[in-house]
Amino acid sequence: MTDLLLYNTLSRNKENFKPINPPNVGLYVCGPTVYGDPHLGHARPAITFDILFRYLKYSGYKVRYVRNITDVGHLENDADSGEDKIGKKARLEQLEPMEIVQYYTERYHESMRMLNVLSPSIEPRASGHIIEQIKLIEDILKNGFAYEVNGSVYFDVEKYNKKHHYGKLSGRVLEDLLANTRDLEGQDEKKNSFDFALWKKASPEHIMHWPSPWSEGFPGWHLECSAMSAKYLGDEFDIHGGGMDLQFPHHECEIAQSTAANGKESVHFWVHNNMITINGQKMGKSLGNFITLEEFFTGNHKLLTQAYSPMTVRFFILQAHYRSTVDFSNEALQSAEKGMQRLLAAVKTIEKIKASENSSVDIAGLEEKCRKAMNDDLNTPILMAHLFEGVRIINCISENKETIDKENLKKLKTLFNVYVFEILGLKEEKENSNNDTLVPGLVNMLLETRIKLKAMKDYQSADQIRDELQKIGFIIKDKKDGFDWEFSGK
RNA sequence: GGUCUCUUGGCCGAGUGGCUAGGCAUCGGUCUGCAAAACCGGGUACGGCGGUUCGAAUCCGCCAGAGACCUCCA
Repeated sequence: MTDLLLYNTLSRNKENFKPINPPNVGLYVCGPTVYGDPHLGHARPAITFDILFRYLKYSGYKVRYVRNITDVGHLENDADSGEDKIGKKARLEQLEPMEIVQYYTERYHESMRMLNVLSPSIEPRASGHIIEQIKLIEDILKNGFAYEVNGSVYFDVEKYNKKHHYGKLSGRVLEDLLANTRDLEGQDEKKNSFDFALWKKASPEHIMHWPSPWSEGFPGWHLECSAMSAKYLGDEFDIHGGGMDLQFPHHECEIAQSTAANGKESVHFWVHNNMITINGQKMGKSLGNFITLEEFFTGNHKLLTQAYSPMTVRFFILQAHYRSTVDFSNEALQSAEKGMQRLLAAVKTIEKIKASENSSVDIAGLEEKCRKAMNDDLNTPILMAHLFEGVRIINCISENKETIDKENLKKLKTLFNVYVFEILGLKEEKENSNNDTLVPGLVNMLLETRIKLKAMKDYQSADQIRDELQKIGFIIKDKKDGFDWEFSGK
């Protein structure tokens, strides 16, 4: 359907993407742990895989996109004394854990909606799949790759590694892991420090727990993704995505779990997005240097000199390739904002273009370039460079420096609709409220009057009209044969 | 300490063994009553030192700097 090349972390190479059962594609992405407000870091994978989702659909695939909500807290560290993340937050705020989950899930959804991130096909919750996770543990136990100690179940990494390759995704070597593991409390239950929990017996103060064959407890950190991806996409599926920081140990453990349970690997393509940095350092919860999405949208943060709209944030993220880090700065955001406005202004200009008999521009060639950019591992920065070439073409035609015929004009319109809106997922943000006809009517009337004043050389009055309109946020552009205007929204 | 990655012009950010990435900013020009917008054009690069090559920012080595993972993290 396409010649899409996708970088596979497993092979560290771009590979030709071929689904297992075309035209169907199974895509699983690690979603958020809902215990805090979504920040810029959450926007990166959401947007990255939104682009993949959109592009696959545009390419004719039938995609089932599963993105989980982690609402069963994970341990805070690799120790028995570790506390459930969500449980901790709940106690601090004197709320039921599920109240926290509900609240932050909604916050996440709201931010994603504003960023124009499409909803996944299925958004399963870990807490709703305890039975599936227990079943998976039983399978792993049955195959001999796990052991039970005092009501907890651990994955036997050493034994697994004898038959399979633990570390194949992240490039780890088991001996190195052993040599470099820190001494942490409560490791004594495990045979080896690198073994990981599949089921943990809950301590009395642990709020979130479920019954199981081994103890009243909760599932291990990596289990939910293995269980839920298998449930909705099958034991073997096409693409698993997530942030680069999840490569190890999370995704490595997922591979081990699925392989241990089914005897075969489940994921064909592992796709990882890079991090967003701030002053060259990873923006992250644990570093306390994150900026929430709401703070971006309102400008209410000490590092922000202004508010940035959701589409500006989206455009900013897409200006970098998903496998590169992207460094946050006000300057970068502002240039993204201006660039995007220019792009969207050109889209509007297309509607005003009139076709000629002949065409001096090559739209088919431009379309080809755009397609190639996306096929080359979703290279959105290159795609955007080509779209700006299109912007130049549109503006030239508009100024009669180039001409376009009817057929090419149609192609041009389709090109921009497809790539700007359908694939990049940008959208017009201007709020026209319910004054869709009233305001333009009034503005047009004022500007018609201004033309007459200009013709009478009453420039003082003409300028007054323009100045007043500009004051309330209109951008006035005089043309040879009239005028043009838009509302800046500020 | 182990594993790995990165270092591009004022800022952001692509890319390739020889051919303009692009955006923002800046400068010059066209247009305009003046602006704005738009368009055209110009300047500014490939961390340092060696090596391979007819030719390297692109391949190799060394050095310097930055970062990621090894612990929950997108």
